[in-house]
Amino acid sequence: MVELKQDTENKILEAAKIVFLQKGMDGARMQEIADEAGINKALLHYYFRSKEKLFEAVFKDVLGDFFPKISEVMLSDLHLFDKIKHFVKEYSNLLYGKPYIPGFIIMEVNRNPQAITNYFSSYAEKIAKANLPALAKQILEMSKNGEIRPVDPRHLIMSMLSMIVFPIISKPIVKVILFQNNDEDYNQFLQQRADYVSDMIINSIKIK
Amino acid sequence: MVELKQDTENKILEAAKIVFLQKGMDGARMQEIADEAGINKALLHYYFRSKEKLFEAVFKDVLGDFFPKISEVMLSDLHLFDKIKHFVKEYSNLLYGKPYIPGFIIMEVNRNPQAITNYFSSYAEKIAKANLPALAKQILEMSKNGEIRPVDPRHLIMSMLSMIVFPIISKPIVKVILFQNNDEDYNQFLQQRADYVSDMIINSIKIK
DNA sequence: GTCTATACACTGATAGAC
DNA sequence: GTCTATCAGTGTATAGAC
Repeated sequence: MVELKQDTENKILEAAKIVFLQKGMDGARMQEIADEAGINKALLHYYFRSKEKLFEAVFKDVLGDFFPKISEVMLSDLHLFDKIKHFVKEYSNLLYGKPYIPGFIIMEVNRNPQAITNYFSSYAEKIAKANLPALAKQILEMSKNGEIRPVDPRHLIMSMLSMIVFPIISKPIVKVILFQNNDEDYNQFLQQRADYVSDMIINSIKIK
Repeated sequence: MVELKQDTENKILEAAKIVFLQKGMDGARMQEIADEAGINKALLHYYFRSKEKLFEAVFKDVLGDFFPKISEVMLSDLHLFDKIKHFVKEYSNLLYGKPYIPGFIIMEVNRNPQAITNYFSSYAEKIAKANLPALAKQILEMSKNGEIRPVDPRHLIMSMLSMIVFPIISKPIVKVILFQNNDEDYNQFLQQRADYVSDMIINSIKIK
């Protein structure tokens, strides 16, 4: 094989992502990652010293795809209702395309809660000092104008995240309980859900 | 040790529960379970033939604590709003006491989605034939009376579950992102949340 | 950079004494 | 029923040839 270093490294990372996302850190096997990448086990250690390091690289990569989006929309100068609609729509679509990722993150963070603190301390600071106050201000003004009932911005964000993410990570369970394990029905349900969630959240704060 | 068979078996189950809940099937070690139970590794295999069998026993046990509650409240003859309040309150309290369980279930179901189908096929049938129609009927009547806007009962259930469960399983992440990793703030937030969720869901369907 | 071969540690499981 | 000792298998990691 006449591969450039960069290419092999990426090939490994992609393979590792596939295996780690499905099996998790503990369940994944270096052999399986090597097979998936079409290379040898020893090469994994040549590029990433250990399984732990390889996992770390994958984890950071995965996280980077998802969390910045949370604050992105929140900082825009859209009308609050449009912010909500936009965020729900964007995030839903993002997740429907990569449904295995939220469960993976939750699983791994639960396994090692310490790690998350390190990865996100700077990011959390940004949200605390920019996003939350901006959102709080917007909410306060609207409630003064009698357009909405006042609401804690953290509850608002938590509600949106909950209603978007939970149906994805709980799919195998809820699909059985509420949809007799019918995959098509469940996917259709998910597709309706983005609009339903936007309406629900807006309705809950709107003064009619 | 002069222990009765029953006692040792329960001691093992409790120890296994502790370890499996924290580490998951793949991360758990038989040695650690034995230590936790204060007995020897060989005894684990004497009582439960294999790690897989032991895990299965723990998993079924854990599931049994949580899912029957979902349909219980739904079948009562309470007013819809009271049903919602009651369910949210009960389920929240249940989860706050055992916060590690939802994440565990989701992790393991993701690892082996096939298993869940077997465990819950009969239960899912019951919900499909009794709970959902009953709830749908109640919603239909109230919307005819002009009390609420019509809503798909599955969306309603999904919303409640999402808003209750997600803040628990995502705690390590959200606590860092929105609460600067302050545990006390987060717990306080969770305690307010049950009332917030009830109000929000009711407000979203109520016609004022 | 990439491979084969292998070292080394760990883990689930069993055998056998008490 | 409970223990100690041990086996067999598997997994991460390294050595060394090309």
